[in-house]
Amino acid sequence: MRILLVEDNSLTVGGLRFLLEHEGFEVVVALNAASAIEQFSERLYDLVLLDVNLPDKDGYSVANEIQKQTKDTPIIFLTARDDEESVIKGFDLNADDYITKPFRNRELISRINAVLRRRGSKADQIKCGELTLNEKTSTVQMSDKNIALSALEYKILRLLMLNSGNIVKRERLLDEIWDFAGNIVNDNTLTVYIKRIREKIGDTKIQTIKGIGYKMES
Amino acid sequence: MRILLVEDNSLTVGGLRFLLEHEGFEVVVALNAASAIEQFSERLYDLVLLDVNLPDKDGYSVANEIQKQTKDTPIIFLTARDDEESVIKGFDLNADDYITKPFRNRELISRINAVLRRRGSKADQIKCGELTLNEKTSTVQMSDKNIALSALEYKILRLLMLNSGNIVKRERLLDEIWDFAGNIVNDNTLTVYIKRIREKIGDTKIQTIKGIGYKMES
DNA sequence: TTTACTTAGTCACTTTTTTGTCACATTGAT
DNA sequence: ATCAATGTGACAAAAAAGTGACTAAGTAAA
Repeated sequence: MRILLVEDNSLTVGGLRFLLEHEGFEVVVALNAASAIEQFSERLYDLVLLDVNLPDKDGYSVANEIQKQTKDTPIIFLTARDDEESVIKGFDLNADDYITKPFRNRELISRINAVLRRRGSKADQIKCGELTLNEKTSTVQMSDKNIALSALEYKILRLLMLNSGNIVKRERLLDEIWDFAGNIVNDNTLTVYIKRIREKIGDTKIQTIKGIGYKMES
Repeated sequence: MRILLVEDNSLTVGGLRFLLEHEGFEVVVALNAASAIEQFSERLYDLVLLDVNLPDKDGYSVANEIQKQTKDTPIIFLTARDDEESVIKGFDLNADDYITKPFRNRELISRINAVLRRRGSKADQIKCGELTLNEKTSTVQMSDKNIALSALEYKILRLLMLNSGNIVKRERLLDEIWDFAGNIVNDNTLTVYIKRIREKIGDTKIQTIKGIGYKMES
């Protein structure tokens, strides 16, 4: 179980990391919002522990970015006690829970386990039919045979597979794959990439929803 | 939305009932464990607010009984502050959340809404008979089989389904689907689209009200 | 450094699907 | 029976997506 801990106070970080690792979680720390978003887009996490007060942006915008990428990862906010506004804002953002500091260790663990139990957590693999995407190694196999994909092709396929069964809008793909980094590309670029991916994994797997986007068979 | 409030302190009950009803919930109160279990088995609730300390049994056994009947109804525990043991026990029982007394009203409402949102994600589905429209994925299923609709066809069907049982005037459809974007189309265009939709979902579902508009069977 | 190879992005062109309109047929209220 | 409102099938224009080829930039090996 991998947890992304987003928190700038190094004292808190130390304590939490110890506690969580003691409970058997793998912990990755981000000390600010930018780093958090970067870490999150790089691998799959089972849960995000997110401090509301961060040096660069506030935790809510981080949650927003994260949820743009996937709504599958549960988020627990950490907030200072009595910051009622925070609480409400957090919940409106579809947080799974929040916990006020200072908190008791057992309570945190309890809440984490409760959230994980509710959500049913995810492994490092995403499967769609005969297709398997491996987060750890960033590889994709089709019926156990490795498929060679470029970095971008992988990102796109991952986003589609994360949302398999649902339509992913062209707009969203353009946003998350390219515009995310600030560069705007020709709309056709996406089309071309879809074609290239299809050439590698077979024509039938990615369905076109004209006027809207693409859908991966679940 | 109907809430079963299980709480023996009549002062708390009064306040909570007022607050919840003010938020638009229907509230049923049980003053003890026995009554709670009885109430619960008599009708369907959207959520149970369950005090841990009850005169006859403790809240956990009530939760147990309730979950024996169904696991579909979320439970939020109300507990006295600093009763850490309670917290842990509650979560181990698959509670959806717990809240320590005294709590702020807004926080309670927030938590309730969060739990309801988490559990009942059916909010973005519209059903009409065997027809299901899925807002999130912009898809429509007829008895679980996907129906391929163009973007415009989807928009029109959605508007009809949102108002199922009621007549939607031609004028309004023309307005909201086309004129909304500033382009005025031939009146017959709507007629043609209705025909196309009917071809896909079956003739009987959309009824014509001559001179006025169309109506979706509810 | 040069060379060979891969990747990213764009372009011009084709194919497919959607959209809107027309001419004509059918319907139903008065 | 009449006539306005709808229904229908066919058609053309427009939009969206697919395709193959090309350039530039990066990368790794020789």
